[in-house]
Amino acid sequence: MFTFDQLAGFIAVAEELHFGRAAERLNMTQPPLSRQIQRLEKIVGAELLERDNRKVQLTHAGQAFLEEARRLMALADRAPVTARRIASGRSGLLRIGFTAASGLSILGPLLEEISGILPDVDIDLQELVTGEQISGLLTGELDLGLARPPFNDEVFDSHLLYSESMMLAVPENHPLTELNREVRAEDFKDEPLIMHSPTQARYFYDLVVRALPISHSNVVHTVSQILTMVSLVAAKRGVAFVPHSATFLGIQGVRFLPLQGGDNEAVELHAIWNRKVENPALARLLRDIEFSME
Amino acid sequence: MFTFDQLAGFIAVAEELHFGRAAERLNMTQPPLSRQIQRLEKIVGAELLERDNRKVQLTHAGQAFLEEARRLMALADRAPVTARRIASGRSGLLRIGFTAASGLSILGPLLEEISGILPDVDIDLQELVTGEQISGLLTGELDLGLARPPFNDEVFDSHLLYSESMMLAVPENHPLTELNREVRAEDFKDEPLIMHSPTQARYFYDLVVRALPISHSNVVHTVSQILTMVSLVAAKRGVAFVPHSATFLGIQGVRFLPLQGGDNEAVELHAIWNRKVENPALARLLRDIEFSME
DNA sequence: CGTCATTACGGAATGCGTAATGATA
DNA sequence: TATCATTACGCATTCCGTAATGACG
Repeated sequence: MFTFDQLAGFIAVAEELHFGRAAERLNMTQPPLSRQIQRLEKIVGAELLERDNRKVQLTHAGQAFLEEARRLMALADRAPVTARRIASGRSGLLRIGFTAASGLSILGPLLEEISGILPDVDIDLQELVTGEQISGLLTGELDLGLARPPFNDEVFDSHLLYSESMMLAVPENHPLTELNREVRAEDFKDEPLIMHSPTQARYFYDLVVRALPISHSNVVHTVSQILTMVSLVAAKRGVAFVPHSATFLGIQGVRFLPLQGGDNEAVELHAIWNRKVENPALARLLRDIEFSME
Repeated sequence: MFTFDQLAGFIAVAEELHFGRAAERLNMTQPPLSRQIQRLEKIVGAELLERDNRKVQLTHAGQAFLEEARRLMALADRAPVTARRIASGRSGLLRIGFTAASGLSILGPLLEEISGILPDVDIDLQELVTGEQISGLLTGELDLGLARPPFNDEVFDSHLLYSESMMLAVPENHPLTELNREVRAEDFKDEPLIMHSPTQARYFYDLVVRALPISHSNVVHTVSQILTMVSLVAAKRGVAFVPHSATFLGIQGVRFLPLQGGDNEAVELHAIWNRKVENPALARLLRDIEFSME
């Protein structure tokens, strides 16, 4: 295989069409340059330069090889730069998981802040429930998650992004909308309930069950996505407990009522990541970001 | 700058994720491979492999650099092949000039034969009068011409492609079309004549003047292109002497009549090229072609 | 103590620069 | 004879392989 020095030598001679000047440009003497070209031609297996003792000229093969040589040199020059950019986290790919609800509120401002810090980093977004994010972070398929507790603090580092209160979602024109005060447990004891899945949306399920006296006989649906919940409420299938950010969904026919004791901002959203940070882009992000979105 | 050996070493290690096996694959021992990678990393300016004494793993920068390294190796492998193909004339570019009349007859079959011999050669076609072809061949802007004599035999080599007879082009319904015999000089002594330019189409001009008694007072137009001539005949501006292949033009309103003594096939078309053949594709063509198109 | 990457060291090969040669106008 | 590419030769550097070292399970 030829060497980059040989390529550089050939390019210089091809451009100068003069061994002496080319050698000068390369800060060397003619003889080694002459030998470089000879070796290169032998390796390539074709005459690249036609040299009459008076003038130097590119052959057709030499013209074609010159293009390839320039491409090679350009690629070789750029490759380390790319690698260093990625190593420093200024380039690369950041894969972020987020829950449907966080997509409505925090995701936009967060992405804006990230792209300010890492302008050349490609960002891969996936809507995933917390459990899927956790396993993605463990296998390395994900770099950062926007998810809800609980998660293993030994494996994951995290930052609380915000807390919000739970609301009661009811159909428009439902009697409870006339209440004009916080909804109490006895107010919905006879209402059909749309509940969270205790497995798929364990966080919400536990939160609701812990905070409110739920009659399980009233549960008419068990779902895992907040969007599904609100849609079912709009279809008048029952009432549901949702985080405040569900109000951003903008679904028609649903009203959101405050819950008594619901203003304790119990619903948390965290940015979480594997403590063993492997992606330099994530390392740089964590170094520079202020988790200060309102 | 790094070397191709370093790149090959890095690719092998990145694929095997094991210095020992990679070294084996490269027919060398581990220590120099280890040093190659170290040097490469130093040159690149980023850690490419994370090596724990138990396992080897690519860093993100390493993954990106691996792609670049593969591209470089592939390009470097292909470049000499391309150069050799062009040197042997199996690839490259062949620039051919042709006269308008030859475009109607010989050009098609000739191109078919050429592309059979040089399937990977790009062919550049330009319609040019003989004089333009000659200068193109001299400056190297053209590799091969399809042109008419005379040309300098010391500079150009040539091959007679075919001879054809001259015809008299007359407008439809012209009295001469009733003749039903070869046209003689006295038949057109009073006809308006469309003649060739003595400078731009010297070959035809000389040929006609030498063979036929022309009354220059009858000349109403002097043009250089056969297509122009035939168009003027169709417009009933006069009669003209054209080579037989002009019948292929398919212009409406023109009849072609045989000339007395015109069947001596005096109009020649030659393939001509500079004796100093520089284009390998032309060299290969001349080696393999049978100039045997009917 | 076995595995596997890295450092230590001696020898061969590569490749530079200086000097000589050759070829051409 | 001047110019310019090429060959000749001596020396420094590079880079391999073998051997020794070091770290980790």
